[in-house]
Amino acid sequence: MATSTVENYLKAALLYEQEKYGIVPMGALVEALGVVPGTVTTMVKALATQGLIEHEARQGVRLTPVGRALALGVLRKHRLVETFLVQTLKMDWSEVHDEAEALEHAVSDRVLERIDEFLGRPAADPHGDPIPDAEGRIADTARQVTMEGCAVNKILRVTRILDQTPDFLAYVQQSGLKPGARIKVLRREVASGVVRCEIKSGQELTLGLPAAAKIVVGAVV
Amino acid sequence: MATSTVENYLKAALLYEQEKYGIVPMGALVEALGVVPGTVTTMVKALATQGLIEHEARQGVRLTPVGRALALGVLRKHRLVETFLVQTLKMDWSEVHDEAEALEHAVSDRVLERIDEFLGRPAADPHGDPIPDAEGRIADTARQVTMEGCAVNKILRVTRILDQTPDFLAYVQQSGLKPGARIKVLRREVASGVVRCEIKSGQELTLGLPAAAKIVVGAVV
DNA sequence: GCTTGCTTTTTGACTATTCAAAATAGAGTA
DNA sequence: TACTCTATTTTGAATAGTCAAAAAGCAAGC
Repeated sequence: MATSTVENYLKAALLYEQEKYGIVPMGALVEALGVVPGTVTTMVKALATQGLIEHEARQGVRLTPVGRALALGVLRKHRLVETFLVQTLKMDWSEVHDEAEALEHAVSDRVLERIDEFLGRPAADPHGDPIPDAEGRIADTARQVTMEGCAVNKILRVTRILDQTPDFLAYVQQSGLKPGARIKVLRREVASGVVRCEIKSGQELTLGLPAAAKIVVGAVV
Repeated sequence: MATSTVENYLKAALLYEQEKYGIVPMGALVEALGVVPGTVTTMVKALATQGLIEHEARQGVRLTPVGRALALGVLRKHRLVETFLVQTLKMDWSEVHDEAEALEHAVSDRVLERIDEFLGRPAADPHGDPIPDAEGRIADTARQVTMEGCAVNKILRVTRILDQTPDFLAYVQQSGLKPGARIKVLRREVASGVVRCEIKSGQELTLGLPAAAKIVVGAVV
């Protein structure tokens, strides 16, 4: 049975792989796990001998199929727990991340199955992040479009928030850009670096390009 | 922040104190925690220097007020989580103990408060064990009466099951003696060591004295 | 080709928790 | 009083995960 430390290393590697591609540099794990570099080297070696990752000296790591399956299981727990905390226990979506971080290592598969059923087998968590199914399959998010690059003058739906720091989530909430919201990008001003858009309610909103790049949109259902 | 090992030692001491009285012998902790005696001695010393327990050499331990408060918090988490798993997630009451054992160390006070509210601030868990309130107050169960010693020919209500091994719980469930059930003790045969009783449904049931001693009964509300 | 600077690795040490096995203290008994 | 039995403690060692700080590797620029 993997310890929660092991689970955290694998999850961090998976999230990095999903965002960038290819090998995960040691520094990425240092950052994600908040430990010193030497600790990551030590831990990575242990994980490699357990067959959970492959370690390319001085390069970084890659998940093995076994490691990836484990990481996907942890990610599934994390996202289902988050959904549960928001939907059922009515917690604020900006505070559930840390709670889920602790609970993901304590929830058994049996309890998880109950939660999944209770929630009606949701496909995404409150931030719009896709939830892997029980077999570890996860919706492909490789070419999702954000407000930074989407079509202009077309009504679209917010489907996902890529930055989950409490500050950004608070901004998203307060400006009405939560997943599900309908928006229309009016124009993009590259020179000044802003995106102008209209919210369903008719209000207009201006946001910077980096912020716009964190808001994924899709066709209205 | 107490580790989950620390929490387990404190909880074990508290449960022993509640059932017996006075000092908790080292052997009780050895048994409850499933470790070798030397481990308990080592750990107990560490706990004592942290001010969580007092250690009387070659005698055993006693919780300090700080240690007891911590233990009550863990017990509260355990019992609320159990209640939640049974009532909300519809899990079987015989399987929730181990799940709660893991979750009690991962649930934050914030999440616990939500669960408590969601459940309507229950006073007892599915086995009838009293749930400490947020300040650590717990219903006094010192002179609860069991089917082994209760009045005869009087309709009473099962309020608590003291033995929570899966086997016993399965028996209780199948014979209709779950908390809430109405029963009447018809007679006690000390010589043969059995208790004869009647279940609400009219059926009669015979059980041995040790089993009867594990079923707490009280006045019908 | 050599220096700079960043990333990664090594080394040595520390904490928390555990076990195995030997030593010891006390309580009760002969 | 001496003896025995059991509970507890001591000792030495192991594992998982961590840090600090020094060493090493490597890419980029001069």
